[in-house]
Amino acid sequence: MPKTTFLNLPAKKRARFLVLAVREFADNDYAGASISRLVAQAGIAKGSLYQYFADKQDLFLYLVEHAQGVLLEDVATAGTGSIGPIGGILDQLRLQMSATVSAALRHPQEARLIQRAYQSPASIRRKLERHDARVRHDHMRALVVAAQTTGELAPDLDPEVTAHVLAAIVGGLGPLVLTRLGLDAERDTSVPADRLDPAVLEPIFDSVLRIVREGVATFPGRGTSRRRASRRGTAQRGAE
Amino acid sequence: MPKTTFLNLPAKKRARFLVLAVREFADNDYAGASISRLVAQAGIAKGSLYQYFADKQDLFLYLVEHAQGVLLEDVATAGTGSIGPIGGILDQLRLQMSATVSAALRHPQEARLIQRAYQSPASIRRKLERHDARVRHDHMRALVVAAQTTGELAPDLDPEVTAHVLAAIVGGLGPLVLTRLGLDAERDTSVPADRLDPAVLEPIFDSVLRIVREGVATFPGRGTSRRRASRRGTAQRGAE
Amino acid sequence: MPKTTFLNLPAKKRARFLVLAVREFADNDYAGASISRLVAQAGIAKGSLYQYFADKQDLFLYLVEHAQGVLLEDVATAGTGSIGPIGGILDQLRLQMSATVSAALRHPQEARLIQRAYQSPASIRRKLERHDARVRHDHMRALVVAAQTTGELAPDLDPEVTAHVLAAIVGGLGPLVLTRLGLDAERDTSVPADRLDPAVLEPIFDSVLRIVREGVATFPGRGTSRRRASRRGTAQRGAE
Amino acid sequence: MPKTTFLNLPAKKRARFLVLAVREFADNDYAGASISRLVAQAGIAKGSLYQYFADKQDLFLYLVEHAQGVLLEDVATAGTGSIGPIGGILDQLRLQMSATVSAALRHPQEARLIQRAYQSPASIRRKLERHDARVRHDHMRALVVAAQTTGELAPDLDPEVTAHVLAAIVGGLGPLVLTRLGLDAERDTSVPADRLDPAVLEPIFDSVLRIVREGVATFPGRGTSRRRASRRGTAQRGAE
DNA sequence: CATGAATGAGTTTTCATTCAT
DNA sequence: AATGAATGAAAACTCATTCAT
Repeated sequence: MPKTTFLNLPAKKRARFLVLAVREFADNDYAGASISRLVAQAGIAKGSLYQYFADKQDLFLYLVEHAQGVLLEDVATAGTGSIGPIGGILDQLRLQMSATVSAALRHPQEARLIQRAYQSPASIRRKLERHDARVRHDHMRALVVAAQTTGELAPDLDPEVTAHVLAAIVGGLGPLVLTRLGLDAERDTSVPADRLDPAVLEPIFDSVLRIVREGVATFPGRGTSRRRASRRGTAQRGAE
Repeated sequence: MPKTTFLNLPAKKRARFLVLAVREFADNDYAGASISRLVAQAGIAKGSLYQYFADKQDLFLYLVEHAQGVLLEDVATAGTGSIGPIGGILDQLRLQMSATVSAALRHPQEARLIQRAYQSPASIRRKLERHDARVRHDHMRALVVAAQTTGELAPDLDPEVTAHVLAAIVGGLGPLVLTRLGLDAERDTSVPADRLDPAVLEPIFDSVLRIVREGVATFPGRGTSRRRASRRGTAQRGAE
Repeated sequence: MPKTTFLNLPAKKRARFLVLAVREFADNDYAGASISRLVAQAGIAKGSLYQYFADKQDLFLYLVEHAQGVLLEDVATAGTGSIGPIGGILDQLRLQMSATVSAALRHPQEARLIQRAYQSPASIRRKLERHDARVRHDHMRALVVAAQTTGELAPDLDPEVTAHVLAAIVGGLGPLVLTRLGLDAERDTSVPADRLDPAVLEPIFDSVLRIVREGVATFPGRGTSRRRASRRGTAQRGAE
Repeated sequence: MPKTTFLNLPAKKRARFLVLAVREFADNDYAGASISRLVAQAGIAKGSLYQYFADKQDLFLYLVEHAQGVLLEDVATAGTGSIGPIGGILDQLRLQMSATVSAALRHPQEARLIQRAYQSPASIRRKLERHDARVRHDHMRALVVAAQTTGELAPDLDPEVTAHVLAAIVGGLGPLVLTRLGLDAERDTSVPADRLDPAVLEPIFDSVLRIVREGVATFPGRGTSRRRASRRGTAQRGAE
């Protein structure tokens, strides 16, 4: 939705502006982000910004889309070559986890900006067509259903709930890894790709996938019969 | 952190103010929330507010604490009587899920306000002493470790990762249930306790717990040996 | 429509502000009048103005009403004592002329402000309830009808048209007198009452009234019969 | 005062621009009229406009002149053929009334634009060389004097005052007719020539001229002696 | 202790105008 | 001659906060 004026801008100038704009809107909530401050930092005239974008909201919506693009691109390159053909749902999950973490570490500003989008005023949120939590959930749900068809996933699982659980697990992974790496989520600086040490990340992904696959319960206690019996009993109103 | 002036206020007046203040800060982001609008709605003098609270930030921090209190109280009463003594970790999880959902449905404003707290400017977030995501995580971690000690949870699980996974699952439950109930997350109106139909909620909780306990993989495929073998193999660049 | 804040202002401050505000809106058209300039001149904070009035339009509408009040008051005092009881329509006209001229000379700013009101954006004009050209016209029409009833005015006159003619004559008198006095309509300074020299004004009024009463046609040519015959003939496409 | 660039424009383009420019400046006061809006609507480059005109003021002054030209042209054609050679002053008045009304109905935008010219900031008004109220007055005055010479008008009339009265009557005729026709002065659409129904207009003009000629006073009361005697008496402080 | 007017820096946005292409 | 991006001053208006009453 930016005007053509913006799109015709020299790539360098446009890129520079985008970095600063993303920062402004990642560091402040929507109302708190200041056009005045932004243009001052970017060294462009206030009037110019309004020749690039219709208004503050237009700018914000574009920045969100832009950030999504940046992250997606990162996912695309990150995924390339890592796994052979298509892989099952667990491979997909690992891929997503990897992408999520990569995004959180390498593009923290963009990631935070997108977070903001979810909390922005309802009037704005409504215009974010690709309400991407929803999209992500639906995608995950499709994966689950497919995996149930191939027999990879237990057929008795509620697809909706399962998709939710998996999405929640993957989605929250960024902060976890940051903590593990001893980093502050606030840091503006992108973690360079080579610091995304597989030796650190892979075990985390393994652990998560292990839980996803087999659950948390102690192994021997998982006899078929006991499992069935205990299903609701264990957790429900102490009835047992 | 409110001044004593506020605490000495007639309970009625104080309560009324809190409702409106929570609404203002739940409906708008921190910068967008307006003291002027709030006092106008609440019908109190602007000067009075500044005799109750030091400044906008002080008010906000207090509202967050207040909202947490409201939700906790709800959890307390919700938990009462449902489960006997303490219960295992799965019982605890069910309890937390129940509480989370209850909070999201019965106190949507407060829930949204707390969400905002996480997205507020860094300067403010730093002052939220009980950075409650952290708290929740630590609490969950303690639960996990304890459960491993009692043998309820598999001992080979990484407590940190497990705690994260569980916290993420529980935390994201609110929206899921809202969707299931066909409700809009924006709705101001608290869903009355009696609409929290157990017949709807319990199956959801069951589904989640089933996954948590046993994982998502199809049962027969879970032979011990295969599981071990496939652990990293399946999802990891096939290299091994 | 000003807020009570404005009405509670010390009379002195309020009066001073009104003078400057009237000037700003008399010297500039609505869009050109500047709130910033006004508050700077008046030495009040910009925020204060917005505690007096809701917005620019609110201020303007109030100023128009205020100006009308000033002029009306002037009319009231000007009329006092000049004519005995009520008088016929011609007395009324003389009174109105006197009032109009007095207003134009003694309160030029207010008069110009009101002129502006007629030319302001339609959205604003619609809110000027007492669209006073209309009011004046209706008043005049009533006068005419009454005078026809008493036999003072010729019964064959179209009241509508007559009212229009009389209103136009009276309304345009201000500039005429200004010119006669050798004054510039732009002058901000109010002409003091004692410069409204009756020796200058009365002959003008007399002349006008003479025309109103008897018309412009040369006397001897006004034989009853000729008059009737010539009525349309003279002025209409030479048909005769 | 437009630059030659403008005059060299293809007639079609120029005409189209003028229509839109007149509309912009007729619908908004001078300060409120927007060059940006105008060029956007007209589909010309902003830079181009500044190659046609020196600045906003230059454009405005030209538009006023242009509008006057349009109206005059209309008068010229309207007058054609209606009256034989020259006619007396009353014929002239009728002609002027007809022209005025025609202008108001057929070129409302241009008429409104000219109205604005009178209310524009002093700095601009000063540059409107043909301050046409003045012009009209002087023209009318010449007419009056001439008519007095030919004996058509009473010789004792003050030419200045008479000219004023006549100009005021003619000038205000537009709105009167609009009202009579049940039209809104705001309407952009020009009333087509054939809706200027003579059957409606002529009686109005007749009524006006009747007043102008013979005055408003009831006939029998107009004996020569009484008239002289009452001249000042009637209208002046009831002294008689 | 309550009040609410005063404040001026702050906001987003539009403006007329310039000038390099 | 035409273009339209760049400009920054200026616009109307809101803000959190203070303070005299």
